[in-house]
Amino acid sequence: MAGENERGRREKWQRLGVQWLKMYFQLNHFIYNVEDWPIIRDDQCPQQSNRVDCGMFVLKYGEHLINGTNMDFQQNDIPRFRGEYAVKVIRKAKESENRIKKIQEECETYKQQIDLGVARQVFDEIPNPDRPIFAWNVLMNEHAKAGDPDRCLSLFKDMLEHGIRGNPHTFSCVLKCLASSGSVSEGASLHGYLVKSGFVAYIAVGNALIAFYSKRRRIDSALCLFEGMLERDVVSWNSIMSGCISNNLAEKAIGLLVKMRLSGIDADAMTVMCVSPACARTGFLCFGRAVHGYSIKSRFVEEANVGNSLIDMYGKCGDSDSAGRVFQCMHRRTAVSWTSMISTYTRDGRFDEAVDLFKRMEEEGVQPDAFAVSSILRACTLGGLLEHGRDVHDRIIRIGLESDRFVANALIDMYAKCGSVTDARVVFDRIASTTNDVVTWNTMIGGYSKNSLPNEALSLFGEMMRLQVKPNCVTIACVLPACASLSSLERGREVHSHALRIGCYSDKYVMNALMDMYAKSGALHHACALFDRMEAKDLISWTVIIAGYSMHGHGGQALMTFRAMRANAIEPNAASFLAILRACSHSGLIKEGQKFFAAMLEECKIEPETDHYSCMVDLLSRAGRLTEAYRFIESMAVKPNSSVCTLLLRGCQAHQDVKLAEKVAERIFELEPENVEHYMLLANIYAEAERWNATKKFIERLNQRKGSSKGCSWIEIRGKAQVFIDGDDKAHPESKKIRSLLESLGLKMAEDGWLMKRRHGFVKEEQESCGHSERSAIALGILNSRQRATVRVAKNTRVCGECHKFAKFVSKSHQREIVLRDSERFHRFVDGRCCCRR
DNA sequence: ATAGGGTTAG
Repeated sequence: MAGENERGRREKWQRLGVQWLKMYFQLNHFIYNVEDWPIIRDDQCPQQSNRVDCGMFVLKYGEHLINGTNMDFQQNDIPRFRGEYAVKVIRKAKESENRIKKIQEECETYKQQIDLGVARQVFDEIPNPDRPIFAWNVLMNEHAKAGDPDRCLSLFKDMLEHGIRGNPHTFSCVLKCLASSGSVSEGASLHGYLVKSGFVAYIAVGNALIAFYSKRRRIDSALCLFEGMLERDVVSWNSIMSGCISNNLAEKAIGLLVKMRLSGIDADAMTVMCVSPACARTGFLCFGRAVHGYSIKSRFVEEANVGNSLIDMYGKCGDSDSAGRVFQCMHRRTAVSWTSMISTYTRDGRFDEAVDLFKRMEEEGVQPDAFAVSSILRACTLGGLLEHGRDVHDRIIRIGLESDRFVANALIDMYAKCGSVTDARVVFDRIASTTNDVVTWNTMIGGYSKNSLPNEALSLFGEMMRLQVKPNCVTIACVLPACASLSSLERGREVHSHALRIGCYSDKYVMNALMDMYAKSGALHHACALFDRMEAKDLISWTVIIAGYSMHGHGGQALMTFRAMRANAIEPNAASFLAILRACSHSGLIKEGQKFFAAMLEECKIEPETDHYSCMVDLLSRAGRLTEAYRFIESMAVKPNSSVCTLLLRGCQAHQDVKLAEKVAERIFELEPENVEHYMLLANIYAEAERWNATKKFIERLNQRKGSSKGCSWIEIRGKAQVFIDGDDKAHPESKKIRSLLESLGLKMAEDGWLMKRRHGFVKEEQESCGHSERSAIALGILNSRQRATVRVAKNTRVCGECHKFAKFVSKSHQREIVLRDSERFHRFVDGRCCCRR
């Protein structure tokens, strides 16, 4: 008697528990798929009974909401609710929008009330011995699907503690969770257990193990397991192929597909989805076409996901037209289809088409998700489409996606790269408090660096450290340019030490940025040391080091390095040619410069840009070959800008060719009427030729336009940058000491015969326009450092002739090495001489 | 009744 009672109770619990769980999940499914009602017609998926059940449940629930009918769930309802009737009720429900709204509102409340916790409660109410394994599995699976692998795993542990051993379903699910959380060794020990208990013989378990090892980057173990399988089905092949692809063995994946066909296993739609990324990765377009053809023949293309992966494949193989054709022919397009197509156009530089596509997507009623908006934002970023970007931002706010971290990062990046750092910062501030995503910080810091706001970049980096957000290699690569543009050796060293701590020495972006920073901070030898140690030097590494030599006036070294680069079979690009041409112009290597300039177009098929022309003009002008330089400008394929002409004008000044100077100046004034430097330059030229009337005229024009002079110099004293504004020698707290030092230096210069010849009473004007802030910086450096220590100063404009002479003098009189970085290059003063030959 | 494989982004 008691046994029967016991059995009855068990059955009741089992029924009840199962029913509850079922109801929970189906309701859940319903809530999240209200939009999908018509899809749940069972005549569309006759072989999938669970979807039918679900559809049935939805119907009952819909009826209950609309008509208040009884919600009782009876087994024999199932057949009656299939097919036509289902369609009818759905139509009825769709007829009245108000009612639908009501349903949706109710769903909202249910969404809050019913969650996995409730399911767990129901589950807990079932006494342990009565819990069917099925209930465990379902609950574990739901946790896994909800993206909570840890809960799933802890349930698994509970299960083991209760003495329940699990079945193949259990292990597939657990392995899936272990792939995303937990350690390799846990998975491996489970593997051991599965071998001992014989569960590995189940194909699904073997397949789950393959997926586990692949995701845990143990592709060798996965392959070994795969090879040893007694029985393989199409899922096994698909799993191992996608494992290979995600572990950079795309070629092997293609080989495996061939093997699979040879062993007589038919590909399914998933195979197409697995193997298309392999074609994309290898650029194996014709194989991709074959796969496409196969999927047309087997009608897999009709599945939206297959189409999506084909779009992606064509896009990544560089055939965006074919991608467009696949997109055009699709029966049903999901948000993924639109997103893939948008990214394809973006990759191809067809930004406007990407934007149109996004608009069409919305017109056709496809709600964009986080992926879709991220990819359209990327199109705006690369295309510099700030206004479209703002429109998208509005949409994002309305959809409620702004807090998604991927979306927010893309927004920050878009604003920063389109030149609106303030907008970027607004988005950053909105999310920075809720997330400590490194990418967010990196994007913002990089945005500041790219918009020439190095101080902001550095202070944000400091803030990040203070909040103990862990930086990664990208962070380092984003801050270093800020240090470089400030010539801030100390900050650069600090960041370098972070890089060492994190372990970025194999990251080539970081290495290149470090070398660049050291070169631009005047410590070329550090840059060279890193360069020599670097194993995989790429084009950027070589270019950085060539530019470094060039900046420091080591023309010969630059030439040697350029040759070494080509000997290492690395083809120069426009930037490396610019570096080598600058090296030639800084070191006065005319013949070499002309040779490189010619080689650029003839050998390497690179069209010279304005900067390349500038180097040539500079080279010729400095050498006094002024007519040649003028003819060169005339022959330029691109429109010469004012800075090209200014270089020639400087040449005219140095070689006292007033006539040509007038001709050139005419052109410059047209191009840049606001820049006072040009007027001053011409006035100086007249003064030197003793043409006083003309001089006066230009000084007047100069004074009329004199407005914002923005020159400044800075120096680092004990880790802090001290800034001196041109023409303002009173602002600094130590200005008194500085002035008296400068005065005594001035006297000594005069005594030693170093003072400049007063050039026809005109030097004063030049003094005013320069502002000489670099002198104050040098003086402060001398006052605040130990004897014979190098003084490193940076200036954001070109150093004037007087200050240059001043620095030469100080380097001799105080026996100090002075490194002065101006807007053009580095000047290294040692014992009264400078490396720039000026 | 429950499972194993895929696509879109920084």
